[in-house]
Amino acid sequence: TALSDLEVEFDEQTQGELYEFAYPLADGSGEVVVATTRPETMLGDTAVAVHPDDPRHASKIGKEIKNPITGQTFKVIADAILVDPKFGTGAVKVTPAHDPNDFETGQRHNLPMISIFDEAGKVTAAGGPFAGLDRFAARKAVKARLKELGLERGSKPHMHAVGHCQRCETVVEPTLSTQWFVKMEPLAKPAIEAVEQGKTKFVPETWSKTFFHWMNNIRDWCISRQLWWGHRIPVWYCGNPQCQQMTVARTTPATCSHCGGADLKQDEDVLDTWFSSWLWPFATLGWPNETRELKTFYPTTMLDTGYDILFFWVARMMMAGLHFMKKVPFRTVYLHTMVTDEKGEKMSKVKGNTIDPLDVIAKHGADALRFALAWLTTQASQGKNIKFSMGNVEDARRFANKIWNATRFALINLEGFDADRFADQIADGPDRAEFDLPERWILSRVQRAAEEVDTALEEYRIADAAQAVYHFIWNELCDWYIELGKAALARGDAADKWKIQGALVTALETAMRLLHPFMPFLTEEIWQQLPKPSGAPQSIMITLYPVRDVRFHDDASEASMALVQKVIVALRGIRAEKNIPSITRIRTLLVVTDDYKKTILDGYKTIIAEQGRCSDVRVRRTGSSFGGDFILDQLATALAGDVEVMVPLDGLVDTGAEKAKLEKDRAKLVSDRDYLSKKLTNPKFVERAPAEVLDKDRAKLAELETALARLDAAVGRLRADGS
RNA sequence: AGGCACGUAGCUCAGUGGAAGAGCACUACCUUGACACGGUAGGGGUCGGCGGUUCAAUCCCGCCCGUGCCUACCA
Repeated sequence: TALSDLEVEFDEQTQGELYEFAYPLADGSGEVVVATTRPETMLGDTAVAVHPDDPRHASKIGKEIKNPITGQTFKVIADAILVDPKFGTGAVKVTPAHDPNDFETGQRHNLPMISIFDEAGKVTAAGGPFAGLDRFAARKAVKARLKELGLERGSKPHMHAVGHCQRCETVVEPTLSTQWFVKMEPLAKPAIEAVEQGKTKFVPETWSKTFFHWMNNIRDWCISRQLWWGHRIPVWYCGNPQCQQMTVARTTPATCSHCGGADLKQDEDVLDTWFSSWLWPFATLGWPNETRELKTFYPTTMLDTGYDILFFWVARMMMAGLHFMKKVPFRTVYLHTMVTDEKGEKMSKVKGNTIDPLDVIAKHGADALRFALAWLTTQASQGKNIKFSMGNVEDARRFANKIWNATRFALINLEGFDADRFADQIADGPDRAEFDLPERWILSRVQRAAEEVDTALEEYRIADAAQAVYHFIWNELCDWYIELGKAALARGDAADKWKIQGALVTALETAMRLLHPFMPFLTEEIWQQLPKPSGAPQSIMITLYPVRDVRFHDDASEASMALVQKVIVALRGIRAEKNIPSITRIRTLLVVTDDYKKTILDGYKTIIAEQGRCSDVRVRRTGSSFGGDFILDQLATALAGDVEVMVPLDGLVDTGAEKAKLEKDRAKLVSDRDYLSKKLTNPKFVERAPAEVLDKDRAKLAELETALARLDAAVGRLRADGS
């Protein structure tokens, strides 16, 4: 069958042979040596071309050659377009019937075109003694014959690209034939303009360059195929020898539209499969009828596809849409990356590196597979792809498992929870006076998560959206809120229980809706089990996707919580470093630089004690005396920002080691401080940097100075015993 | 040959003109009533190389090296 250019692949640089042989000049004045990768085509040669300015061949131009095998005669011609004098021997054999370049040369010089291959790839009668041979057998036979004739002049290895059929990988043979083509330039123009005018946008935008490049150099599209099935070409030929005209019609015509004769025969060929595909955006909606569907859904908002069919399908749909519907078929084309195997190689049955999604689903679940792919789906820059690895699916399955367990915690702690009552209570946002810090914090954070996911999806950053939900659920809801809630529930204040339950359910329910597009099955299952106010939809699928609700934003609570978290992390750091067993309760002293921080830390010392496993938490202002309570050189110290976190170790402190650790921390602070202060004393920086950058750096410097003073105090205490 | 991209932690990849982030992997400790498919705390990067612009460059510009993809009829 004939193919379109797009269906011919040249991807493999194949090792070939550049074979040289001599054509003796008919007048016996010498010979001209030509080089070729396809010696068999010499059976159809109708010229030898040389460059007009090449002194080596100047005398041969116009001389006659008799084909030593077929007896055909032809001439040496001069052609500056075809011939590169620097390549090979500087003389090119010209086979107009079997090479696109030679075809054009043939047209320029009015050369005869001799087809030497038939449709089956066998040599025709024009091939003289080799008629009937397969094209590759003919190659060997021709070479053997040339050798016998003493005309072989050598050969060298030659890397070149050989065109193969995209589907069956057969070597494509250029031949002369009559085919139907679509003239593309008039169709390409409106599509180019549509993209230039922003009527259709590519995401990521960089693909428009690739699009323009192809569209501006578009070639006519060969649409006829000699295949056994497909849409038949709607052309009928008149059998009347006086007419012989073509009739083109939508339905089978009874008579020739030119002579009225009834002897019609439809073209045997079928259309390229993409010739129906390019009608897809409107043909599927009832076109050419003006259906309601067509009016409603054309043009559509977004096309989401892999970049490998940008030309085959996307560009052609745009051209067809603009031609038949006078409107672009879609506003946005989102091109995602291609999934390859772990090594980045395209999956193919031949290579045996394909992965069957059903196998992955059977092993890890559909949600895990989907989430893993979403996690990896970044915007498609050229030549990049998703290296698919089972490890990612396993990670996603672990995430799913984590969600199940978090839900289980929630469900076993929801006794007595009244969803309707809670919905009423937060109808206008959380009551700051009534809710405790962890509740205000998580209700604020869940809004931030919704905001982040929503923005990411709006901008087609799929991986960022997936990662934002993941981060919220795992690192905020599970790592912090559930731990805080657990402790609060254990405190057992029955009057406060509903707040914790409500915040937990709200955070989890919102997270499920955020996650639903990425893990549809799990989220539906969990959502069904969560208590909801009466009148809630029947399925998570028909709930509204979360959008941020500013009434829940609580910057003060987020800041307070951040401080509390920092202190807890510092405490845990000390525990880990000093190998303090988790069952051991520790006493803790926090030294702060201002009353604001003192108020916060005093207010939430219960939380700090619970999460840091402390028997006692005391908060002091700098400068106040605390020596009475602690042995100064037996304190392990860590900094939480500029808050000194101290844990008395009652005789267990290795003063030397503690000092070394503090000195190390100090060195880092000093280097940071020096860098900043140097920067801030640079007049050019102060002069030219924007005010907010200056403010930020000055604040940072002040913070560093305070922290450094705190650390110096800690080092000083260790020296108290004179060590 | 022309075009488009990419080179950031051991691996896979985000990211921004104001002294770098995630997941996995790695190290230490921990079976605490959601979860060991787990928890806590860590280690790890002169952001490919060389220049330039800038108060300031991983980010902007130029060149070089390396890699990928697309287009193209190279005898």
